[in-house]
Amino acid sequence: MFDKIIRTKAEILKALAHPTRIKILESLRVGERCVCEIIDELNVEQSNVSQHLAVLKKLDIVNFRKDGLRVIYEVKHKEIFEILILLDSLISSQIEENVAILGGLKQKRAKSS
Amino acid sequence: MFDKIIRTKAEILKALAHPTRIKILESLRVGERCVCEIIDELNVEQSNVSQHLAVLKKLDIVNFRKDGLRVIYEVKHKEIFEILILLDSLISSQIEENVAILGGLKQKRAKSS
DNA sequence: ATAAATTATTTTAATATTATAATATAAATA
DNA sequence: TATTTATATTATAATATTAAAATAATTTAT
Repeated sequence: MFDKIIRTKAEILKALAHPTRIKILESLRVGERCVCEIIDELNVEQSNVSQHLAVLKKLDIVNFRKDGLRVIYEVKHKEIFEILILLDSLISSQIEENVAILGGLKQKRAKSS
Repeated sequence: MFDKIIRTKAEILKALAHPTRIKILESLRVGERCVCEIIDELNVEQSNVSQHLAVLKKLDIVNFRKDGLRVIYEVKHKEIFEILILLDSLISSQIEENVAILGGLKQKRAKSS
């Protein structure tokens, strides 16, 4: 039941799941950007940026419009940014946990010495 | 800068980006579950469920504890569920947009006939 | 029309992911 | 101890993703 939706979720997540594509999206957090700006900002090959933008386009994550030679992209839905923010929060929690575990270990060693 | 964090984000997203793993996580939304329950619920091969759980374990997305023969899993951080909810909301928006576009097309055809 | 600038597409080789099948491990029980 | 039950691991073949290179397409300017 709702298998189609689950598959779509997986596809969207897969589209997000690449360092370069995450960098592109974070670069679009402040608003529209042309491909040339993204290329400059990320220091990635033009054709590679284009390929990654194609992945984001295919999943309807970004919009684009042409302005002369330039092509200007933007993120279509705020949820994308919210997901990236949640990931920050998740990673912070994970790091905090590891710090706590490490603290516990140190205490144990101190006691048993 | 912060390249390590971006790569970690990508890895977590990749771990989420599979239909079976999404189903596992949604099955864990109500709380802990043993592997056997997950297998029953999802109708997926045991070894395959185990492999997918290993992916989630590796990225610190789930916790597990043993109880006799059973192994009981749970999702570690609420952010995971929040991400899945945001995906629902995103997909709803996408569908609504397509409906609107379709409506516009229909109106155009009606006028020009 | 030609050239230059910007972006997109295609091809390819390397690498990663996947499901399935077979095997292994570990705990409970007979 | 042998068997059964629940879960994990490993091997493998099929498929997908990736970056890089080459090429194409489109718009502007000369």
